[in-house]
Amino acid sequence: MIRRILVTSALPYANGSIHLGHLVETIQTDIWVRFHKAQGHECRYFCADDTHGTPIMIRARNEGIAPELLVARMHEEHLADFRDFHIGFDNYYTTHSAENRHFAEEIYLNLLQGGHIAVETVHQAYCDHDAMFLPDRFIRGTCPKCGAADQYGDSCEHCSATYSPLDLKDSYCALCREHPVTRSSEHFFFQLSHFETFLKDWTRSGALQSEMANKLEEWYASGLKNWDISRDGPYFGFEIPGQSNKYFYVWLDAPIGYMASTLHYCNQTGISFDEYWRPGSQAEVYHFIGKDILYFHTLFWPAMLKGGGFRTPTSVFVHGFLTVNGQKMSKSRGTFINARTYLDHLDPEYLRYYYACKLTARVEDLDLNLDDFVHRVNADIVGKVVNLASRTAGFIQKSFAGQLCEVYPEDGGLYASFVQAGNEIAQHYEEREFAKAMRAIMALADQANRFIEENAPWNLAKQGDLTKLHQVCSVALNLFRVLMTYLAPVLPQLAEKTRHLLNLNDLHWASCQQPLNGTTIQPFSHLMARVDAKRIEAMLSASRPLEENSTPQPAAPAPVPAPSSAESASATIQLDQFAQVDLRVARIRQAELVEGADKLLKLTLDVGSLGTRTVFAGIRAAYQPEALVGRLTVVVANLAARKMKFGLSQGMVLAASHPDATDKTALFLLSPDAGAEPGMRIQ
RNA sequence: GGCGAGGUAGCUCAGCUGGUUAGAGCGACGGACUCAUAAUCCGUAGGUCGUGGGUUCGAGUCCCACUCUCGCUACCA
Repeated sequence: MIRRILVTSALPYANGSIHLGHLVETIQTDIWVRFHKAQGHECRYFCADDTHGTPIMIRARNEGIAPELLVARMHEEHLADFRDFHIGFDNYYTTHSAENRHFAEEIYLNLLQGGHIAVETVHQAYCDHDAMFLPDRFIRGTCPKCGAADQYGDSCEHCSATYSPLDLKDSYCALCREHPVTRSSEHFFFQLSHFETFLKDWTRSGALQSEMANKLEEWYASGLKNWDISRDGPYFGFEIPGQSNKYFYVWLDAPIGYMASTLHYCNQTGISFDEYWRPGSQAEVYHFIGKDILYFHTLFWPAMLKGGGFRTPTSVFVHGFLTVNGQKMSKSRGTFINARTYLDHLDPEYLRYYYACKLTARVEDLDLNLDDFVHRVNADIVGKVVNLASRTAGFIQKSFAGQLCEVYPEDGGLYASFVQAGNEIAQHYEEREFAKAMRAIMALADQANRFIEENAPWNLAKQGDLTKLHQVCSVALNLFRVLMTYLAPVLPQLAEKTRHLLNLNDLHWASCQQPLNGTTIQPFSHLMARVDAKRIEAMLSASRPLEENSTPQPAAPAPVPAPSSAESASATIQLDQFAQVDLRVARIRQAELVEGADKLLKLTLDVGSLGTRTVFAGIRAAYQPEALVGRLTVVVANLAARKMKFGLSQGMVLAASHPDATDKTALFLLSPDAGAEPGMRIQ
């Protein structure tokens, strides 16, 4: 029976790049989807970017572009990253879409009509200067408990006290540094508690792993709280129908993106949306998520769907976090690795295989041990599996014009046992026990290699026993084909190369029930290169922040151009790329010589609303410190801070210089025309 | 502080409802082979299963205490 299956992985937030942590989930999901497709089921994989909310709005504002533009750019980036990891979405959409607005409104209006929306007055910090309510993260101030300065609005990193932003002492807006005022506003609350009975039933229906069901019991025990689903403008999101200047909170419309992505796909392909999402749907709906967003997907989301007039998910599959070399991903250790950085150095299938080797159905953290990674991938994929083809295809090519035996030879029941093992392996895939599936497949690969060893085709070739040689190599390649059929969900690229090598139409699961007889194969070419451990180090190095990468160089942040002999313009960039550079007018408050540095001056800059910055600039040869005090110049305000021997440099001032830099004193600091004020944006 | 997960060979992990000398893969070491991307095959070494108690004829496997690690959480979704 063909199953109709809809699968999602969590929507990545459009504020950041895809990293190896995201990929645990997308690779897990993708393997599961590819497996089901190979089984002949009607399985579709939908995802999207999560695009709304204050962080996106602020970032777009900082970059000086419309949020729509930012979101579109990130969409392209995310899509390219996933594509290059062979993530086979049927559709990758966006929550900033007409479809998503439609469903958000539909669900909201149904909830409203059902009496599940309450209005409450909320008191919140408001910034007059930025004309907006401030989320906790955008308020900073002094901790009311321990007095630590510069703490976030909700909790103190120093003494880990929690409090309301309104309790913060000397609070200020993280954007403009002005003191916020308290304002009240009406917010809309989703009455989650109305759905408690329904949710408890749903939890017990087998939709969740047992450990997650236990977690929910905790939440039920402490009582379900109503959920604030509205935000006051300005806010990047969808306006709430029938209200003015009120928007849906980003987490309201984020999971609805699963439906929007489905509809967008259905509209293009003529498939019925309702058969997936409306009540009475016979389809299976699965969400893969990380344990950090359990609450949204197992309480709010099913309740929203229920009250909004839709069906609820069949299951939510939760996975743990990624650690690298046993520790949390860390920027300074270079283990916070972006998808693109990985791709710049390594083959995505290495990671897909390694993750598959470590993934189980349980909610456990997955450790990417980089030494183990190298050994595992090289030993299993290259040494065992690919090697099967590599050591026998040559004989078939040389001695038999590339043709396999017309009649499948006697192999002692090996082929039959490989086909038989497929049932157990399929079971493991189905249950998301990928580690067990990989172990089972590699045990078969060991058997196949032993078969070759015992029959020593190289001896048969020497002895001129062509019949036996033909048989042994035909068996080996047939076994290889079965293994690659089983590995295809994990290694789609290698599977594709195998399909080409063996002249196959597909590598569907059932297609290897019968061995290949009389097939002509393509000349063998390398299927996969070994992992080069040096590339790992290069990747870690590229992931480390700049200041940890290089030895301290006094002139580092100074405007010294790279003296290239061939002077030519740099590569063309787009406006939005330029807009990423936050240039500001700054007034030099102090300028001092730096002890022990003969090229540097230490500048103290007033950057208006951005506060005071310390910048080390390599301009001592051209300027006396006292000549600089009081003058205006231009600073790159969002350049990553750089730790130097002499202190932290928090930006970079701009100056012109000759390309050949022969005359060290030929440095010319930029200045705005009269009338400019510190903090002004330059664009 | 609360909750959860976990501590099994150098590394990554299996060990179901307690039962023969505790397993696999990788790595190390020794050998074989040479078809193959220094791959493969055979063999060896190596663990008092975090610590201490207890239940039992018998515990890595159950109970208690302790300890270490990791994650989540602390009125927040």
